[in-house]
Amino acid sequence: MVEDRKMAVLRAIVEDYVATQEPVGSKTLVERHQLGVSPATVRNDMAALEEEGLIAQPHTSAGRIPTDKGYRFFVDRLTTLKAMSAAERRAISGFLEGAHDLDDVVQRSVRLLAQLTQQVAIVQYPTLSRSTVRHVELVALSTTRALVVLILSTGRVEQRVVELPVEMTDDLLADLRLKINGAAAGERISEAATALAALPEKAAHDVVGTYGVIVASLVEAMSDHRSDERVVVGGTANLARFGDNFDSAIKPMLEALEEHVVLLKLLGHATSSSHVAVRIGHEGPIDELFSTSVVATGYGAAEDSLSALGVVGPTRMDYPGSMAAVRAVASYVSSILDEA
Amino acid sequence: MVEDRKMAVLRAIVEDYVATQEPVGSKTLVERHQLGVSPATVRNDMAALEEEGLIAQPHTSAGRIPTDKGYRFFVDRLTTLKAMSAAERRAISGFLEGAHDLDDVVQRSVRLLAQLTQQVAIVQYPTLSRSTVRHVELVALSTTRALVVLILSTGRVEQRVVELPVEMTDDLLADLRLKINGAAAGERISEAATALAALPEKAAHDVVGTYGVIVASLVEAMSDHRSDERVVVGGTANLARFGDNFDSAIKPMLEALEEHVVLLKLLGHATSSSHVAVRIGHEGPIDELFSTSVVATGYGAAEDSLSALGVVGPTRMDYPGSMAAVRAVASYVSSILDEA
DNA sequence: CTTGGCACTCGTACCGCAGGAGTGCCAGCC
DNA sequence: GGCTGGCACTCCTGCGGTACGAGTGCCAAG
Repeated sequence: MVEDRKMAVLRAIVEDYVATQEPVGSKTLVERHQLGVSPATVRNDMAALEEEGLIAQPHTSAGRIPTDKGYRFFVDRLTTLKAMSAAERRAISGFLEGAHDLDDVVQRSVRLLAQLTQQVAIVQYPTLSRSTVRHVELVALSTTRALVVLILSTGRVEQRVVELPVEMTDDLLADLRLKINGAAAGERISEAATALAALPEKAAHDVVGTYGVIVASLVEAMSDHRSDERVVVGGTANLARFGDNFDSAIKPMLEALEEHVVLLKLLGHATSSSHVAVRIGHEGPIDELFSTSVVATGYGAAEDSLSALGVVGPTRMDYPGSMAAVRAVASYVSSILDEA
Repeated sequence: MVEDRKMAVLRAIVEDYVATQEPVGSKTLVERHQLGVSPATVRNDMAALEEEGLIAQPHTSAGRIPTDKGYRFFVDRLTTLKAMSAAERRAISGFLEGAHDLDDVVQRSVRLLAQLTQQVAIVQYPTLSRSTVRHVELVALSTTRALVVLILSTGRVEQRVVELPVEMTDDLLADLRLKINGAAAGERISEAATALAALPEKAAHDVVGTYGVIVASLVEAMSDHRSDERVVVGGTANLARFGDNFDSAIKPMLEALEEHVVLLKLLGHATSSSHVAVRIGHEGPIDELFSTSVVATGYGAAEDSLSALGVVGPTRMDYPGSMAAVRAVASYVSSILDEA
């Protein structure tokens, strides 16, 4: 009973503070929410909440603001994921359907996420691990340079220019193309890499070097390293919502956005596509971003090919809305990748 | 004589203001620069410069700051392009040499430019116009969908997924691949497009539709539209240098950075690779960016395939340094594209 | 044409003060 | 035991007034 009201008070404080960005006092609280009790009672509850470390006051005679711990409690226990309205769902799927290649899907996702949440959105490129090799194309650029193009089932194309140790004939190239496609086409990436690695061993002495470098570049292209290290960011203009403290909030965020490695760290390891992870303030991996929260989730065609996407915003943000948007976008993107 | 000193004063004001970001007064001016005259004399010169609209004072009892017109004069008449030191040249070429594909070149260029100038860097993708078609690859994704891959001499790869109007056999695809490569391989883009456009006309009735959609997607991929509309931005963290007025300077810039179309407008039409264009404050195409300057230049393998790159910063910026860096990077990138 | 002197302007920092929001606590009431 | 009204207290915020100093413009002399 009493506990219930205390929770209602915490929820009200979080919601009001998120909306107004100002510390909220007992009087305004009872005015704006139907708590059915007097300000004095609310004050007692607030004192208890402060005792528990869920809220704090910036200075003695000010209202309360939620602490990181308070937001955590709010997210874990007081939030039910808002369902998206039918119109929103239609808008999302419509917007993403229009995409015609992988880059396009990723780019649209970021824009969409940024727009829906009015925050900075981050999308990691899908991992290649589950995708299969559609085709490998070799093109001679000169007698000692070749272009290796790897086409994957997801529609992703990786390319490498390879310097050859010895001169090469068109016949050899055609032969190699045949062998490589025979070994790799249709296979999952991991198996294709294994199959390819065996190729040079069977080759004639005079071409083993050529086989070697080309296969090596393919294997390298196949390794996830390139693709899922790539990250796309959108909605940077929403940094304006981070508040007025440029140095303490916006600047470190700008710096983080420059470094893709840092962004990947921020997104964290996606655990599953159904679970939306929330990292609040100091919980995150980067100390400078102590007033920044991350709402992220995994996405991908299958459980074993997860990438991550999410949004980044000030700790004072609309968690339920962001979580719903992140989850919705992730699920739509996943299903689109699944078709492809 | 007197004119010379006035110019020296203007130069000193610009340099000091850029360095300190504070209005500069007559006294500090004679202290920091060897002008050989008294503050009073400098004051007279300043009054004259203000009369001409080259400098202004933010309020009555403050030092002077350059106006846009003053910067313009400084750039046009008082600046000689700093040559880069040998070490800098080595660093630049070394950093860019390491790139192994077009995306990589572009990305390294932005980073480099941002680092050299400590500002926000923008690089437009090279136009395709001069490059030739290396190879076209068609891959069946299903009987009614095909992946069209266009490989250009620059190493750039464009891809499209095409929905086919009727089912297609592997034979037809092979035939089509042959015909297309016969018509387009080795040709410049513009000629390849023309040659390809003629193909469907010669096709048998039952496959004319298939020919049509595939050729259309190729022609579309060949048109510059896609590639040189792409823009890459780097060094966003340097927005911090824009000053403290978030709303009037940083926010509009963040918004501009979101929209690639706006960025292209900012870069402007590159005129030639040797000329570095400077747009100061209100001279630019976007009113909101009235306190922002752009230093840009064209680059590319040849005069007829120009794209643009440059940096964006507050009007109060180091023009000589930025201009030198922009020119140097442009020339190195051009030569690298030339080799490829 | 330059220079030193001088009066003047005006933005900034500092101070003190009143106002007000919000709290904590206590005594009374249901 | 929990809720409520009352009340004293704290302390942030805004405002006006003031002193200071940087910087200027002007003038008369060199």
